[in-house]
Amino acid sequence: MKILDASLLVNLAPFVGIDRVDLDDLISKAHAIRFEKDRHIFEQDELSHSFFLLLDGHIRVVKVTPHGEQVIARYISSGELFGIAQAMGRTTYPANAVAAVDCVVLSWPDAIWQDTITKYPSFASNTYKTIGDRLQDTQERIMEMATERVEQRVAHALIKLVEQAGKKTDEGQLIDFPISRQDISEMTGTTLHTVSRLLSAWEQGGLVKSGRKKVFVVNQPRLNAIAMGH
Amino acid sequence: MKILDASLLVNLAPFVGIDRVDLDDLISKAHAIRFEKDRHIFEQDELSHSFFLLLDGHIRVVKVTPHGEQVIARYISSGELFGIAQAMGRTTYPANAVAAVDCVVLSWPDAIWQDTITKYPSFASNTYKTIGDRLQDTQERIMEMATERVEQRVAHALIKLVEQAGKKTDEGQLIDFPISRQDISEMTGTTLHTVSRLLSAWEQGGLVKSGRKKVFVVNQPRLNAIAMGH
DNA sequence: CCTGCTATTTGCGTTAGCGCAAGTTCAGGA
DNA sequence: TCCTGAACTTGCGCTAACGCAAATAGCAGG
Repeated sequence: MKILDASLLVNLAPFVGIDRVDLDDLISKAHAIRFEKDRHIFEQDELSHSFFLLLDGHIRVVKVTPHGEQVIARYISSGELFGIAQAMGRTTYPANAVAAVDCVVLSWPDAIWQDTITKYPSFASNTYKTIGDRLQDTQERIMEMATERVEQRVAHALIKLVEQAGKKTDEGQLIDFPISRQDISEMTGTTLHTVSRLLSAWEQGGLVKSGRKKVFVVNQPRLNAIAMGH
Repeated sequence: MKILDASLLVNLAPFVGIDRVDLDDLISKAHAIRFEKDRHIFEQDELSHSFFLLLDGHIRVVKVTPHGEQVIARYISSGELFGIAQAMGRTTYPANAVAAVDCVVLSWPDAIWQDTITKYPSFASNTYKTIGDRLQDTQERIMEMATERVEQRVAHALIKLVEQAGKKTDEGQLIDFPISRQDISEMTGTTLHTVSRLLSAWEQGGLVKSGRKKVFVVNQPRLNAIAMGH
Protein backbone atom coordinates (compact mmCIF):
# COMPACT_ATOMS: atom_id res chain seq x y z
CA MET A 1 0.00 0.00 0.00
CA LYS A 2 2.65 2.43 1.09
CA ILE A 3 6.35 2.51 0.47
CA LEU A 4 7.14 0.64 3.66
CA ASP A 5 10.49 -0.96 3.93
CA ALA A 6 10.14 -4.47 5.28
CA SER A 7 13.72 -4.33 6.49
CA LEU A 8 12.61 -1.90 9.18
CA LEU A 9 9.94 -4.27 10.43
CA VAL A 10 11.68 -7.59 10.19
CA ASN A 11 13.03 -7.34 13.72
CA LEU A 12 9.73 -6.55 15.41
CA ALA A 13 8.45 -9.17 17.83
CA PRO A 14 5.25 -9.93 15.89
CA PHE A 15 7.29 -10.86 12.82
CA VAL A 16 9.92 -13.06 14.39
CA GLY A 17 10.28 -16.24 12.40
CA ILE A 18 8.57 -14.96 9.27
CA ASP A 19 10.30 -15.27 5.92
CA ARG A 20 11.28 -12.08 4.22
CA VAL A 21 9.02 -12.73 1.23
CA ASP A 22 6.08 -13.51 3.45
CA LEU A 23 6.69 -10.34 5.41
CA ASP A 24 6.71 -8.33 2.19
CA ASP A 25 3.41 -9.91 1.27
CA LEU A 26 1.91 -9.22 4.68
CA ILE A 27 3.05 -5.63 4.67
CA SER A 28 1.74 -5.06 1.20
CA LYS A 29 -1.73 -5.72 2.58
CA ALA A 30 -1.47 -3.13 5.31
CA HIS A 31 -2.43 0.51 5.43
CA ALA A 32 -0.23 2.98 7.25
CA ILE A 33 -2.18 5.65 9.09
CA ARG A 34 -1.21 8.64 11.20
CA PHE A 35 -3.21 9.47 14.31
CA GLU A 36 -2.78 12.79 16.03
CA LYS A 37 -2.40 12.93 19.79
CA ASP A 38 -5.71 12.24 21.55
CA ARG A 39 -7.34 10.70 18.49
CA HIS A 40 -9.25 7.51 19.10
CA ILE A 41 -8.11 4.59 16.95
CA PHE A 42 -11.10 2.49 17.95
CA GLU A 43 -13.79 2.44 20.59
CA GLN A 44 -14.86 -0.07 23.20
CA ASP A 45 -17.69 -2.30 21.89
CA GLU A 46 -17.23 -1.08 18.34
CA LEU A 47 -17.40 -3.87 15.76
CA SER A 48 -13.89 -5.01 14.98
CA HIS A 49 -12.92 -4.23 11.40
CA SER A 50 -9.11 -4.22 11.52
CA PHE A 51 -6.15 -5.26 13.59
CA PHE A 52 -3.18 -3.01 14.16
CA LEU A 53 0.53 -2.66 14.66
CA LEU A 54 1.92 0.45 16.29
CA LEU A 55 4.91 1.67 14.28
CA ASP A 56 5.59 4.82 16.22
CA GLY A 57 4.16 6.53 19.25
CA HIS A 58 2.30 5.37 22.35
CA ILE A 59 -1.28 4.26 22.72
CA ARG A 60 -3.43 4.27 25.82
CA VAL A 61 -5.91 1.40 26.14
CA VAL A 62 -8.83 2.53 28.29
CA LYS A 63 -11.85 0.69 29.58
CA VAL A 64 -14.92 2.58 30.70
CA THR A 65 -17.14 1.22 33.46
CA PRO A 66 -20.93 1.19 33.20
CA HIS A 67 -20.86 4.22 35.48
CA GLY A 68 -18.46 6.17 33.32
CA GLU A 69 -15.26 5.81 35.31
CA GLN A 70 -12.15 5.16 33.28
CA VAL A 71 -9.57 2.48 33.92
CA ILE A 72 -6.35 2.34 31.93
CA ALA A 73 -5.77 -1.26 30.90
CA ARG A 74 -2.29 -0.70 29.45
CA TYR A 75 -0.08 1.41 27.25
CA ILE A 76 1.03 0.07 23.88
CA SER A 77 4.53 0.94 22.68
CA SER A 78 5.87 0.90 19.15
CA GLY A 79 6.36 -2.53 17.67
CA GLU A 80 3.36 -4.00 19.47
CA LEU A 81 0.17 -5.41 18.01
CA PHE A 82 -3.11 -4.08 19.32
CA GLY A 83 -6.79 -4.26 18.53
CA ILE A 84 -6.45 -7.98 17.89
CA ALA A 85 -10.02 -8.81 18.82
CA GLN A 86 -10.11 -11.48 16.11
CA ALA A 87 -7.30 -13.39 17.74
CA MET A 88 -9.40 -13.65 20.89
CA GLY A 89 -12.48 -14.80 19.05
CA ARG A 90 -14.19 -11.47 19.66
CA THR A 91 -16.24 -9.46 17.23
CA THR A 92 -15.88 -6.16 19.09
CA TYR A 93 -12.95 -4.27 20.54
CA PRO A 94 -12.72 -4.66 24.30
CA ALA A 95 -11.56 -1.11 25.06
CA ASN A 96 -10.85 2.32 23.64
CA ALA A 97 -7.48 2.91 22.02
CA VAL A 98 -6.30 6.51 22.23
CA ALA A 99 -3.14 8.02 20.78
CA ALA A 100 -1.13 9.28 23.76
CA VAL A 101 1.13 11.15 21.32
CA ASP A 102 1.12 11.46 17.54
CA CYS A 103 1.24 7.90 16.27
CA VAL A 104 1.86 5.91 13.12
CA VAL A 105 -0.06 2.71 12.83
CA LEU A 106 -0.26 -0.18 10.39
CA SER A 107 -3.69 -1.67 9.97
CA TRP A 108 -4.94 -4.82 8.28
CA PRO A 109 -8.57 -5.60 7.53
CA ASP A 110 -10.06 -8.38 9.66
CA ALA A 111 -11.03 -10.11 6.44
CA ILE A 112 -7.48 -11.32 5.93
CA TRP A 113 -7.04 -12.56 9.49
CA GLN A 114 -7.96 -16.20 8.94
CA ASP A 115 -5.88 -16.42 5.84
CA THR A 116 -2.95 -14.72 7.49
CA ILE A 117 -2.71 -16.96 10.54
CA THR A 118 -3.06 -20.00 8.34
CA LYS A 119 -0.38 -18.92 5.91
CA TYR A 120 2.03 -17.57 8.51
CA PRO A 121 1.97 -19.77 11.60
CA SER A 122 4.85 -17.84 13.15
CA PHE A 123 2.81 -14.70 13.01
CA ALA A 124 -0.08 -16.59 14.57
CA SER A 125 1.95 -17.92 17.44
CA ASN A 126 3.63 -14.55 18.02
CA THR A 127 0.18 -13.03 18.28
CA TYR A 128 -1.07 -15.64 20.69
CA LYS A 129 2.03 -15.18 22.76
CA THR A 130 1.22 -11.47 22.94
CA ILE A 131 -2.24 -12.25 24.23
CA GLY A 132 -0.81 -14.71 26.72
CA ASP A 133 1.63 -12.10 27.96
CA ARG A 134 -1.17 -9.61 28.41
CA LEU A 135 -3.25 -12.10 30.33
CA GLN A 136 -0.25 -12.68 32.53
CA ASP A 137 0.22 -8.93 33.04
CA THR A 138 -3.39 -8.42 33.82
CA GLN A 139 -3.41 -11.17 36.41
CA GLU A 140 -0.31 -9.75 37.98
CA ARG A 141 -2.12 -6.47 38.31
CA ILE A 142 -5.02 -8.18 40.04
CA MET A 143 -2.59 -9.62 42.54
CA GLU A 144 -1.20 -6.16 43.15
CA MET A 145 -4.63 -4.66 43.59
CA ALA A 146 -5.61 -7.45 45.93
CA THR A 147 -2.55 -7.48 48.15
CA GLU A 148 -0.63 -4.21 47.91
CA ARG A 149 -1.25 -0.77 49.31
CA VAL A 150 -1.68 2.23 47.05
CA GLU A 151 1.88 3.40 47.59
CA GLN A 152 3.26 0.09 46.32
CA ARG A 153 0.93 -0.04 43.36
CA VAL A 154 1.88 3.43 42.21
CA ALA A 155 5.56 2.61 42.61
CA HIS A 156 5.04 -0.55 40.58
CA ALA A 157 3.21 1.35 37.88
CA LEU A 158 6.00 3.91 37.54
CA ILE A 159 8.63 1.21 37.34
CA LYS A 160 6.73 -0.63 34.64
CA LEU A 161 6.20 2.58 32.69
CA VAL A 162 9.88 3.39 32.86
CA GLU A 163 10.82 -0.10 31.75
CA GLN A 164 8.39 0.04 28.89
CA ALA A 165 8.85 3.62 27.79
CA GLY A 166 11.74 5.09 29.72
CA LYS A 167 14.10 7.53 28.05
CA LYS A 168 17.40 8.29 29.70
CA THR A 169 17.91 11.98 30.40
CA ASP A 170 20.33 13.75 32.68
CA GLU A 171 17.49 14.28 35.14
CA GLY A 172 16.67 10.57 35.28
CA GLN A 173 14.51 8.15 33.33
CA LEU A 174 11.71 10.10 31.68
CA ILE A 175 8.45 8.39 30.85
CA ASP A 176 8.37 9.11 27.18
CA PHE A 177 4.81 10.37 26.76
CA PRO A 178 2.54 12.83 28.57
CA ILE A 179 1.04 11.21 31.64
CA SER A 180 -1.03 13.01 34.24
CA ARG A 181 -1.67 12.26 37.91
CA GLN A 182 -5.15 11.30 36.84
CA ASP A 183 -3.75 8.78 34.32
CA ILE A 184 -1.58 7.19 36.97
CA SER A 185 -4.53 6.98 39.32
CA GLU A 186 -6.57 5.25 36.61
CA MET A 187 -3.81 2.68 36.23
CA THR A 188 -3.62 1.92 39.93
CA GLY A 189 -7.14 2.22 41.21
CA THR A 190 -6.71 5.30 43.33
CA THR A 191 -7.37 9.05 43.09
CA LEU A 192 -5.34 11.77 41.46
CA HIS A 193 -5.02 13.38 44.90
CA THR A 194 -3.31 10.40 46.41
CA VAL A 195 -0.98 10.11 43.41
CA SER A 196 -0.13 13.78 43.71
CA ARG A 197 0.66 13.42 47.41
CA LEU A 198 2.87 10.39 46.73
CA LEU A 199 4.77 12.09 43.93
CA SER A 200 5.28 15.17 46.09
CA ALA A 201 6.65 13.06 48.91
CA TRP A 202 8.88 11.09 46.56
CA GLU A 203 10.13 14.28 44.95
CA GLN A 204 11.13 15.47 48.42
CA GLY A 205 13.06 12.28 48.89
CA GLY A 206 14.73 12.56 45.49
CA LEU A 207 13.11 9.38 44.14
CA VAL A 208 11.32 11.08 41.28
CA LYS A 209 11.00 14.42 39.61
CA SER A 210 7.77 15.43 38.04
CA GLY A 211 5.93 18.21 36.35
CA ARG A 212 2.84 18.78 34.35
CA LYS A 213 2.09 15.46 32.63
CA LYS A 214 5.71 14.52 33.04
CA VAL A 215 7.46 12.08 35.34
CA PHE A 216 11.16 11.29 35.73
CA VAL A 217 12.26 8.36 37.82
CA VAL A 218 15.49 9.43 39.47
CA ASN A 219 16.18 6.66 41.95
CA GLN A 220 14.74 3.46 40.59
CA PRO A 221 16.22 1.14 43.23
CA ARG A 222 14.53 3.04 46.03
CA LEU A 223 11.28 3.16 44.13
CA ASN A 224 11.59 -0.55 43.66
CA ALA A 225 12.07 -1.03 47.37
CA ILE A 226 8.79 0.78 47.93
CA ALA A 227 7.10 -1.41 45.33
CA MET A 228 8.35 -4.50 47.15
CA GLY A 229 6.80 -3.18 50.35
CA HIS A 230 9.41 -1.02 52.15
CA MET B 1 -6.20 -44.65 26.07
CA LYS B 2 -9.34 -45.19 28.06
CA ILE B 3 -12.79 -46.23 27.08
CA LEU B 4 -14.02 -42.70 26.69
CA ASP B 5 -17.09 -42.16 24.65
CA ALA B 6 -16.57 -39.29 22.26
CA SER B 7 -20.32 -38.81 22.07
CA LEU B 8 -20.23 -37.42 25.60
CA LEU B 9 -17.61 -34.86 24.68
CA VAL B 10 -18.75 -33.75 21.28
CA ASN B 11 -20.89 -30.98 22.71
CA LEU B 12 -18.23 -29.42 24.89
CA ALA B 13 -17.19 -25.92 23.93
CA PRO B 14 -13.55 -26.81 23.17
CA PHE B 15 -14.67 -29.33 20.56
CA VAL B 16 -17.27 -27.30 18.72
CA GLY B 17 -16.69 -27.60 15.00
CA ILE B 18 -14.52 -30.70 15.17
CA ASP B 19 -15.37 -33.71 13.06
CA ARG B 20 -16.34 -36.82 14.90
CA VAL B 21 -13.39 -38.81 13.53
CA ASP B 22 -10.96 -36.08 14.51
CA LEU B 23 -12.44 -35.96 17.97
CA ASP B 24 -12.00 -39.71 18.33
CA ASP B 25 -8.40 -39.29 17.32
CA LEU B 26 -7.84 -36.44 19.74
CA ILE B 27 -9.44 -38.29 22.62
CA SER B 28 -7.44 -41.41 21.91
CA LYS B 29 -4.33 -39.39 22.71
CA ALA B 30 -5.59 -38.27 26.11
CA HIS B 31 -5.21 -39.73 29.56
CA ALA B 32 -8.08 -39.61 31.99
CA ILE B 33 -7.01 -38.98 35.57
CA ARG B 34 -8.85 -38.69 38.85
CA PHE B 35 -7.78 -36.08 41.37
CA GLU B 36 -9.06 -36.15 44.92
CA LYS B 37 -10.30 -33.00 46.59
CA ASP B 38 -7.41 -30.70 47.51
CA ARG B 39 -4.92 -32.42 45.22
CA HIS B 40 -2.77 -30.12 43.12
CA ILE B 41 -2.96 -30.80 39.38
CA PHE B 42 -0.02 -28.53 38.66
CA GLU B 43 1.96 -25.80 40.37
CA GLN B 44 2.75 -22.21 39.55
CA ASP B 45 6.09 -21.91 37.67
CA GLU B 46 6.30 -25.65 37.11
CA LEU B 47 7.45 -26.57 33.61
CA SER B 48 4.40 -27.21 31.47
CA HIS B 49 4.17 -30.83 30.39
CA SER B 50 0.49 -31.27 29.58
CA PHE B 51 -2.70 -29.39 28.90
CA PHE B 52 -6.01 -30.37 30.42
CA LEU B 53 -9.74 -30.60 30.09
CA LEU B 54 -11.89 -30.84 33.18
CA LEU B 55 -14.47 -33.59 32.70
CA ASP B 56 -16.03 -33.48 36.11
CA GLY B 57 -15.58 -31.39 39.24
CA HIS B 58 -14.35 -27.90 39.99
CA ILE B 59 -10.83 -26.56 39.99
CA ARG B 60 -9.48 -23.56 41.82
CA VAL B 61 -6.76 -21.60 40.05
CA VAL B 62 -4.61 -19.84 42.61
CA LYS B 63 -1.72 -17.44 42.26
CA VAL B 64 0.71 -16.90 45.07
CA THR B 65 2.41 -13.54 45.59
CA PRO B 66 6.13 -13.23 46.30
CA HIS B 67 5.12 -12.67 49.92
CA GLY B 68 3.02 -15.80 50.13
CA GLU B 69 -0.46 -14.34 49.96
CA GLN B 70 -2.90 -16.25 47.81
CA VAL B 71 -5.16 -14.80 45.16
CA ILE B 72 -7.78 -16.93 43.44
CA ALA B 73 -7.61 -16.22 39.72
CA ARG B 74 -10.70 -18.22 38.80
CA TYR B 75 -12.63 -21.43 39.18
CA ILE B 76 -12.73 -23.90 36.31
CA SER B 77 -15.94 -25.85 35.74
CA SER B 78 -16.41 -29.11 33.89
CA GLY B 79 -16.06 -28.86 30.15
CA GLU B 80 -13.38 -26.18 30.33
CA LEU B 81 -9.79 -26.35 29.20
CA PHE B 82 -7.11 -25.36 31.68
CA GLY B 83 -3.37 -25.43 32.04
CA ILE B 84 -3.02 -24.32 28.44
CA ALA B 85 0.31 -22.61 28.93
CA GLN B 86 1.40 -23.72 25.45
CA ALA B 87 -1.41 -21.79 23.85
CA MET B 88 -0.09 -18.62 25.44
CA GLY B 89 3.46 -19.24 24.35
CA ARG B 90 4.53 -20.04 27.90
CA THR B 91 6.78 -22.82 29.08
CA THR B 92 5.53 -22.81 32.68
CA TYR B 93 2.12 -22.84 34.30
CA PRO B 94 1.09 -19.41 35.52
CA ALA B 95 -0.72 -20.57 38.67
CA ASN B 96 -1.56 -23.51 40.89
CA ALA B 97 -4.52 -25.68 39.94
CA VAL B 98 -6.20 -27.34 42.90
CA ALA B 99 -9.12 -29.75 42.88
CA ALA B 100 -11.92 -28.03 44.78
CA VAL B 101 -13.79 -31.34 44.86
CA ASP B 102 -12.96 -34.79 43.52
CA CYS B 103 -12.26 -34.25 39.83
CA VAL B 104 -11.87 -36.16 36.60
CA VAL B 105 -9.49 -34.63 34.11
CA LEU B 106 -8.34 -35.40 30.59
CA SER B 107 -4.72 -34.57 29.88
CA TRP B 108 -2.69 -34.38 26.70
CA PRO B 109 1.08 -34.17 26.54
CA ASP B 110 2.39 -30.80 25.37
CA ALA B 111 4.33 -32.65 22.68
CA ILE B 112 1.19 -33.04 20.61
CA TRP B 113 0.11 -29.40 20.95
CA GLN B 114 1.63 -28.06 17.75
CA ASP B 115 0.38 -30.94 15.74
CA THR B 116 -3.06 -30.72 17.26
CA ILE B 117 -3.69 -27.06 16.57
CA THR B 118 -2.40 -27.50 13.03
CA LYS B 119 -4.57 -30.51 12.32
CA TYR B 120 -7.70 -29.21 14.06
CA PRO B 121 -8.03 -25.49 13.48
CA SER B 122 -11.43 -25.43 15.18
CA PHE B 123 -9.88 -26.73 18.34
CA ALA B 124 -7.19 -24.08 18.00
CA SER B 125 -9.62 -21.25 17.62
CA ASN B 126 -11.84 -22.55 20.43
CA THR B 127 -8.79 -22.56 22.66
CA TYR B 128 -7.78 -19.05 21.69
CA LYS B 129 -11.30 -17.90 22.29
CA THR B 130 -11.09 -19.36 25.77
CA ILE B 131 -7.95 -17.38 26.44
CA GLY B 132 -9.56 -14.26 25.04
CA ASP B 133 -12.55 -14.74 27.30
CA ARG B 134 -10.30 -15.13 30.30
CA LEU B 135 -8.39 -11.99 29.43
CA GLN B 136 -11.71 -10.22 29.19
CA ASP B 137 -12.81 -11.60 32.58
CA THR B 138 -9.58 -10.65 34.19
CA GLN B 139 -9.77 -7.11 32.91
CA GLU B 140 -13.32 -6.83 34.13
CA ARG B 141 -12.10 -7.82 37.54
CA ILE B 142 -9.46 -5.10 37.45
CA MET B 143 -12.18 -2.60 36.72
CA GLU B 144 -14.13 -3.87 39.69
CA MET B 145 -11.12 -3.71 41.96
CA ALA B 146 -10.33 -0.21 40.76
CA THR B 147 -13.78 1.31 41.00
CA GLU B 148 -16.02 -0.69 43.33
CA ARG B 149 -16.20 -1.02 47.08
CA VAL B 150 -15.70 -4.34 48.81
CA GLU B 151 -19.41 -4.90 49.25
CA GLN B 152 -19.98 -4.64 45.50
CA ARG B 153 -17.06 -6.85 44.64
CA VAL B 154 -18.20 -9.61 46.96
CA ALA B 155 -21.72 -9.38 45.58
CA HIS B 156 -20.32 -9.62 42.06
CA ALA B 157 -18.20 -12.60 42.98
CA LEU B 158 -21.17 -14.49 44.42
CA ILE B 159 -23.28 -13.76 41.38
CA LYS B 160 -20.59 -14.99 39.04
CA LEU B 161 -20.08 -18.13 41.11
CA VAL B 162 -23.78 -18.86 41.06
CA GLU B 163 -23.95 -18.32 37.32
CA GLN B 164 -20.97 -20.56 36.75
CA ALA B 165 -21.67 -23.25 39.30
CA GLY B 166 -25.11 -22.64 40.76
CA LYS B 167 -27.34 -25.57 41.65
CA LYS B 168 -31.01 -24.93 42.28
CA THR B 169 -32.17 -26.11 45.68
CA ASP B 170 -35.26 -25.29 47.67
CA GLU B 171 -33.16 -22.99 49.83
CA GLY B 172 -31.89 -21.01 46.86
CA GLN B 173 -29.03 -21.30 44.39
CA LEU B 174 -26.23 -23.26 45.99
CA ILE B 175 -22.65 -22.75 44.90
CA ASP B 176 -21.83 -26.29 43.97
CA PHE B 177 -18.49 -26.74 45.69
CA PRO B 178 -17.07 -26.01 49.13
CA ILE B 179 -16.10 -22.37 49.39
CA SER B 180 -14.92 -20.64 52.54
CA ARG B 181 -15.04 -16.98 53.62
CA GLN B 182 -11.32 -17.00 53.10
CA ASP B 183 -11.74 -18.22 49.52
CA ILE B 184 -14.21 -15.46 48.77
CA SER B 185 -11.87 -12.90 50.28
CA GLU B 186 -9.06 -14.17 48.06
CA MET B 187 -11.26 -13.69 45.02
CA THR B 188 -12.18 -10.13 45.92
CA GLY B 189 -9.11 -8.65 47.51
CA THR B 190 -10.43 -8.31 51.04
CA THR B 191 -10.26 -10.20 54.34
CA LEU B 192 -12.23 -13.17 55.57
CA HIS B 193 -13.53 -10.95 58.36
CA THR B 194 -15.11 -8.48 56.02
CA VAL B 195 -16.64 -11.28 53.96
CA SER B 196 -18.03 -12.84 57.10
CA ARG B 197 -19.59 -9.55 58.20
CA LEU B 198 -21.14 -9.04 54.76
CA LEU B 199 -22.58 -12.54 54.60
CA SER B 200 -23.98 -12.16 58.10
CA ALA B 201 -25.66 -8.90 57.17
CA TRP B 202 -27.01 -10.35 53.94
CA GLU B 203 -28.29 -13.41 55.73
CA GLN B 204 -30.20 -11.08 58.06
CA GLY B 205 -31.72 -9.43 55.02
CA GLY B 206 -32.62 -12.76 53.42
CA LEU B 207 -30.30 -12.25 50.43
CA VAL B 208 -28.17 -15.29 51.10
CA LYS B 209 -27.96 -18.27 53.38
CA SER B 210 -24.62 -19.65 54.30
CA GLY B 211 -22.84 -22.16 56.42
CA ARG B 212 -19.49 -23.73 56.76
CA LYS B 213 -17.90 -23.62 53.27
CA LYS B 214 -21.37 -23.32 51.82
CA VAL B 215 -23.24 -20.40 50.27
CA PHE B 216 -26.77 -20.20 48.92
CA VAL B 217 -27.90 -17.16 47.00
CA VAL B 218 -31.53 -16.68 47.93
CA ASN B 219 -32.38 -13.31 46.43
CA GLN B 220 -30.24 -12.79 43.38
CA PRO B 221 -31.94 -9.61 42.15
CA ARG B 222 -31.21 -7.80 45.39
CA LEU B 223 -27.65 -9.09 45.42
CA ASN B 224 -27.32 -7.82 41.90
CA ALA B 225 -28.57 -4.41 42.99
CA ILE B 226 -25.79 -4.31 45.55
CA ALA B 227 -23.26 -5.33 42.89
CA MET B 228 -24.45 -2.48 40.70
CA GLY B 229 -23.90 -0.05 43.57
CA HIS B 230 -27.09 0.05 45.65
C1' DC C 1 2.73 39.28 27.03
C1' DC C 2 -1.80 38.31 28.62
C1' DT C 3 -5.71 35.21 29.34
C1' DG C 4 -8.11 31.12 30.19
C1' DC C 5 -8.09 26.48 30.90
C1' DT C 6 -6.23 22.48 32.75
C1' DA C 7 -3.27 20.23 35.83
C1' DT C 8 -1.49 20.11 40.26
C1' DT C 9 -0.94 20.81 45.21
C1' DT C 10 -2.30 20.64 49.84
C1' DG C 11 -5.15 21.02 54.08
C1' DC C 12 -8.71 18.87 56.69
C1' DG C 13 -12.47 16.02 58.17
C1' DT C 14 -14.47 11.46 57.33
C1' DT C 15 -14.87 6.57 56.85
C1' DA C 16 -14.56 2.00 54.82
C1' DG C 17 -12.34 -1.65 55.82
C1' DC C 18 -8.38 -3.67 58.21
C1' DG C 19 -6.16 -6.07 62.08
C1' DC C 20 -6.33 -8.07 66.43
C1' DA C 21 -8.40 -10.83 69.71
C1' DA C 22 -11.66 -13.57 71.88
C1' DG C 23 -15.32 -16.49 71.66
C1' DT C 24 -18.54 -19.82 69.16
C1' DT C 25 -19.96 -23.40 66.03
C1' DC C 26 -19.46 -27.29 63.39
C1' DA C 27 -17.90 -31.60 60.98
C1' DG C 28 -15.46 -35.64 61.07
C1' DG C 29 -12.57 -39.05 63.20
C1' DA C 30 -11.39 -41.88 67.33
C1' DT D 1 -20.58 -40.12 71.76
C1' DC D 2 -16.93 -37.14 72.63
C1' DC D 3 -12.94 -34.54 71.09
C1' DT D 4 -10.34 -31.57 68.26
C1' DG D 5 -9.11 -28.47 64.85
C1' DA D 6 -10.82 -25.70 61.32
C1' DA D 7 -14.16 -22.37 60.05
C1' DC D 8 -16.80 -18.74 61.34
C1' DT D 9 -18.54 -14.63 64.04
C1' DT D 10 -18.21 -10.32 66.24
C1' DG D 11 -16.54 -6.35 69.06
C1' DC D 12 -13.29 -2.59 69.10
C1' DG D 13 -9.79 0.63 67.91
C1' DC D 14 -7.06 2.34 64.17
C1' DT D 15 -5.43 4.22 59.92
C1' DA D 16 -4.80 4.44 54.94
C1' DA D 17 -6.92 6.58 51.69
C1' DC D 18 -10.85 9.11 50.06
C1' DG D 19 -13.56 13.25 49.14
C1' DC D 20 -14.17 17.99 49.24
C1' DA D 21 -12.54 22.47 48.68
C1' DA D 22 -9.64 26.14 47.83
C1' DA D 23 -5.36 27.85 46.17
C1' DT D 24 -1.54 27.70 42.90
C1' DA D 25 1.06 26.78 38.79
C1' DG D 26 2.02 26.05 33.93
C1' DC D 27 0.93 25.66 29.01
C1' DA D 28 -1.25 27.10 24.71
C1' DG D 29 -3.38 30.24 21.85
C1' DG D 30 -4.33 34.84 20.69
